[in-house]
Amino acid sequence: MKNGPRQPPSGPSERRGGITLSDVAREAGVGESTASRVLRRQGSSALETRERVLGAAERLGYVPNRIAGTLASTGSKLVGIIVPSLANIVFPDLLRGADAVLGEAGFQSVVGVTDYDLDTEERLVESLLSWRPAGLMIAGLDHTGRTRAMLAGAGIRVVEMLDTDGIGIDTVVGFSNREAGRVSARHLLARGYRRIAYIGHDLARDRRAAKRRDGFLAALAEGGQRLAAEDVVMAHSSIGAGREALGRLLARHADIDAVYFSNDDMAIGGYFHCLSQGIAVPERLALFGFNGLDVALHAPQPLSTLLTPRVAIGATSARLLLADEAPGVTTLDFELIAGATT
Amino acid sequence: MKNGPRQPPSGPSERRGGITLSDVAREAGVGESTASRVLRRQGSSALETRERVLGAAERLGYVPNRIAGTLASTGSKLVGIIVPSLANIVFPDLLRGADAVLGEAGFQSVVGVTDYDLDTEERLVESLLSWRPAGLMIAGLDHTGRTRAMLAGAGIRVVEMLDTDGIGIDTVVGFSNREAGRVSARHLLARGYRRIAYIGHDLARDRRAAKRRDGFLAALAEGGQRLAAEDVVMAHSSIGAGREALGRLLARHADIDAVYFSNDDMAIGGYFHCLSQGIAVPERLALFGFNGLDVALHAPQPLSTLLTPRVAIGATSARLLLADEAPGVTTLDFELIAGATT
DNA sequence: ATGAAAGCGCTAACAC
DNA sequence: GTGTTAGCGCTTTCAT
Repeated sequence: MKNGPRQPPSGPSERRGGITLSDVAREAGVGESTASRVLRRQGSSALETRERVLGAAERLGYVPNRIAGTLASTGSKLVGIIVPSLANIVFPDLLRGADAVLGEAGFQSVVGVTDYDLDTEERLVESLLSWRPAGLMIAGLDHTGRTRAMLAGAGIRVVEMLDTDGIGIDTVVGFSNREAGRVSARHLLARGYRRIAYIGHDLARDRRAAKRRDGFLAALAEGGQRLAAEDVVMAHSSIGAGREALGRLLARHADIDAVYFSNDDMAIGGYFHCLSQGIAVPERLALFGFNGLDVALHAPQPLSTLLTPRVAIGATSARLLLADEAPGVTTLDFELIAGATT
Repeated sequence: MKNGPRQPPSGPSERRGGITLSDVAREAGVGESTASRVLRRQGSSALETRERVLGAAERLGYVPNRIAGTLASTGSKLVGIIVPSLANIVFPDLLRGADAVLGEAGFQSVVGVTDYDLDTEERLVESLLSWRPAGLMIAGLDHTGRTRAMLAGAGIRVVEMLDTDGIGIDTVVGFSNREAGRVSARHLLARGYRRIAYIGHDLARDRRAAKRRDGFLAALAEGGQRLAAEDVVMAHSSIGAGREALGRLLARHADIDAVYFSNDDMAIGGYFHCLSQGIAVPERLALFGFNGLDVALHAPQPLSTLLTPRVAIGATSARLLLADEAPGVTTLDFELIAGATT
């Protein structure tokens, strides 16, 4: 049996979109607006009317049409969420935090994935805006001019997440990636490491990773040091990429004593390389990551890293979006995890 | 500066929802329907008219209102996707595969997370259906009766993913979890393991994990064996849970020689336990997982596991949903990865 | 090739 | 407490 709206209209229950509010109203013997009020438990209604309407809706299998409801009323119960990727658990974490809060308030998340491309982001923003969402949540502060203009002119709340290094459009929730880089460098310097290398990924696209690297270099410089070596892969971050990169880097620079990775995926890859090559961590080589992923925190030697409050950032962003308060920056900071790899 | 729809209506560009199609039409000096056709590049229009309309839209910063468009036309460009969790990368992978295909076709994903709860799932289905999506993708075959009824009666395409052990509502894309369990058991038996244990998570909620366990037990029985020990945590799967569970299990059953885990998260946790306790893998203890996560494939000793085509399942599901073909089951099978832990 | 007009299903005044 | 009546912004016949 084939589903889909292909069969010709027949009974009142088999028309285009199924049962409508007026079907319910008729069945209950009341007016449309009364039925509407009852179904939305808004305003007052006689107990008996209420039961008649609810019964009719139940009997008919009525499913409200929010498209029509949204068009007729003011705001929709849709919130757009735009993330660069779903391949790194960091962003699902963000969604998870946001969706929990949104769902609680009866909102639905419409998700868009940019693949770290600002033009794709622009297209997505345009597309999401056309659904007239109640608000838009988006990762990062870096957008095209047109994206920024659309966001600013949409007349809805916009929350930019995960970054506070730059100026936001409306509401910003996150932390400073530059500062994250700085803190990481200071940690390494304080532990006495001096031959420090950086292993990263696709910095042109991942602007936040680039900002961390900037901060890291700046703090090294403040400490009178500079990078002893560097390997940046032109691909998304991944365990495999980190593992290979460290192998390459060590082959050329056997003398480094610590590596700062662009994130935990890369760092765990590096850690796996050390394990399989019998490289003593941290005695022979120290490793430092970013994000505080589960896999990093529970490794045989917990990775030294910065734990980012991703779920909380998603949840807080959603909360602020719904609260409709004045624009501003909310900082939810990372936490230094002094693991066993430094 | 505060955004949001709080300012009183002023000029035509500052009304409720911003610029409308009739604003564009007026600006271009054409009728609404003409403007509509041009903007949707549908039907024919004079080159000059076309340019006038496009120019006007551009100038006014027109963003179409898809809510209105959807209501007026037949089908929406929204597709609902329901997954049990976002904490396990498996489901973001599914979304990723689906969203890529959907986005390509101009559709948007509306995501719902059930947290492995069938009542939450029911509520989500109802809620998503109210947006009159073009179709619904949902993980698993196990739903409440009411969910099933709503799905069957919605008049839209429904794709159930990741499981083929049971009967579907419309279209099914996935593999047999029972068979996955079987294959895993046979692998372990073939390698000569005889004191085999199981470590799992929250089976009451994760029905697919339960099916794998069933299949595993069945194949053990076929081989004349049975479980030597078992530890099931009442929580979501995680690396930490797997690590602790193996510690506990080994404390009580020092003699087991292999462990089948409910998934790779749990298995990697077990592997980490072995690494930190100096337990020789696989000589002293063999480990077998499920999913073929990145972290498992790239571990110092690649985990023996079953690689599931999650992204492909998402993509194929989306494709079938849009193709609107006859209902049926599409099997995209797992692949046995004979890693270094067995 | 283009415009006028009738809805899509619902909500929101506004009367009763 | 309840019904009537306008729309919401767009697509879609149907004329022209």
